[in-house]
Amino acid sequence: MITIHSWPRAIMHIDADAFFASCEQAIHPELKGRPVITGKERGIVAAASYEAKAKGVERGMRLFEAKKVCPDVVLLPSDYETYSLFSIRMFEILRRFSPDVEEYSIDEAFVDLTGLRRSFHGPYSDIAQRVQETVAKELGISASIGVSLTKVLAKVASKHKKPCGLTIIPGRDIHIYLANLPVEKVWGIGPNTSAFLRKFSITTALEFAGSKEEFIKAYLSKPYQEIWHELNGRSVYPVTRESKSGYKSISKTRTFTPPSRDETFIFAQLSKNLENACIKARRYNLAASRLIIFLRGQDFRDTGVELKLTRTTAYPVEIMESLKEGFREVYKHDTLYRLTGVVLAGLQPEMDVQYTIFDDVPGIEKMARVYSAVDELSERFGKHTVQHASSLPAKLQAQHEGDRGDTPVRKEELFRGENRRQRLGLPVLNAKV
DNA sequence: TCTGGGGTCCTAGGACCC
DNA sequence: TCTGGGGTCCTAGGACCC
Repeated sequence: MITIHSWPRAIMHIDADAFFASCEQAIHPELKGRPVITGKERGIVAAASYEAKAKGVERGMRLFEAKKVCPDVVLLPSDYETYSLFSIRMFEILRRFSPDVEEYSIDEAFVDLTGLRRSFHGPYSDIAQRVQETVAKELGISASIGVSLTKVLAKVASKHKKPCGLTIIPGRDIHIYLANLPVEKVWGIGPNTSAFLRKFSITTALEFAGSKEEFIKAYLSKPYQEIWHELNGRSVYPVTRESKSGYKSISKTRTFTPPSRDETFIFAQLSKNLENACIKARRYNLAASRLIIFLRGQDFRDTGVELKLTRTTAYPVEIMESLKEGFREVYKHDTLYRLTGVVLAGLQPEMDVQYTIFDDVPGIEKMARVYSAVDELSERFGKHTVQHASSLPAKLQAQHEGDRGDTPVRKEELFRGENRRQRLGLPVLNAKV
């Protein structure tokens, strides 16, 4: 069932430019004008400043390649905690203009501006410009903004000109912006769907938007029908203020090179994934009722299993047996693997978890005390200060490779008044990497 | 895009229930 | 006992996003 808003809306999409790199430049003014990239901790470019992009650095590039095309690049580890604070500041600014702010990701938001022209004494473009100026002045970063009738069109608009773009797409001009836009660039249409559409000679966003409703309904599922409406200026996606509370799932994966078929090593990776996922779950006071385990072969194909946990929990010891069981099911001796992954799903607030008559309540409470001590030690002395013996082979391997150090502590004059605990307690949005 | 890591939502099909 | 129709819940897998 698709519901279309009955009256026209004005929706703004704001997208910070090269967000991580811009934050670094804002904090370290000496980096302004220089090519900066983040992602040092993972060996690939997570974000590149426009100076770096100008020299050919792209997102996802390996670091050695980035250095090759841009020898004077400044290479930094990603500091999510700090980027999160910039993000929160940006959302606060947006809320001064309208309460209808949807925090879409760490560096993007939608704002419903419908009806605000009067109170701002000017057209939507003026409002957008003021937002842009305020963000630049208070945060020292630039952002690109698009305004149009729907979220999908606002996305098209904000991407139209970057960096520091400001694009308004009124209803009568929609076709101009869609005519030369490849259909796979539309938000929500990926490689698979565009390949399918190509069979029907649909290659541009305009050709897709101009398709007959019967065609769309006959061949495509709900999300694409919605996108089709949105591209035609009929708003179906509301701007939702509710901040997504917590997570629906928490996953941890790790790629290792070279690939391995060593059973002990691979299980150790998985065990470490599980511990990391549980740490994050506990930090958000969540507990999982389902566990998904998957291994990725050299051919990039995943095999996995999903298991129901005997008790809803965020304590690795309680999950270890399931992990072993699942691993036995998935692991094949003759296969080379390049990645392991664990997903905690069926999450619910820890306080809602009910004990059953089979549970060893005193035992669980004891375990809770042990883990809260572990978590505290980890916070003070670093991750994996205390860990499962089964994860040890993974740790030894990491040390052997020359483990990546913790991110250095930064002075954060910008954020005086907030202590570490408060900051850690803040919601961290999905990071764009 | 020869490929890192962390998420969400939708759909089809089976199990199970009146 | 082979025989309707309808609802709900769950799971596997696909597709897409930042």
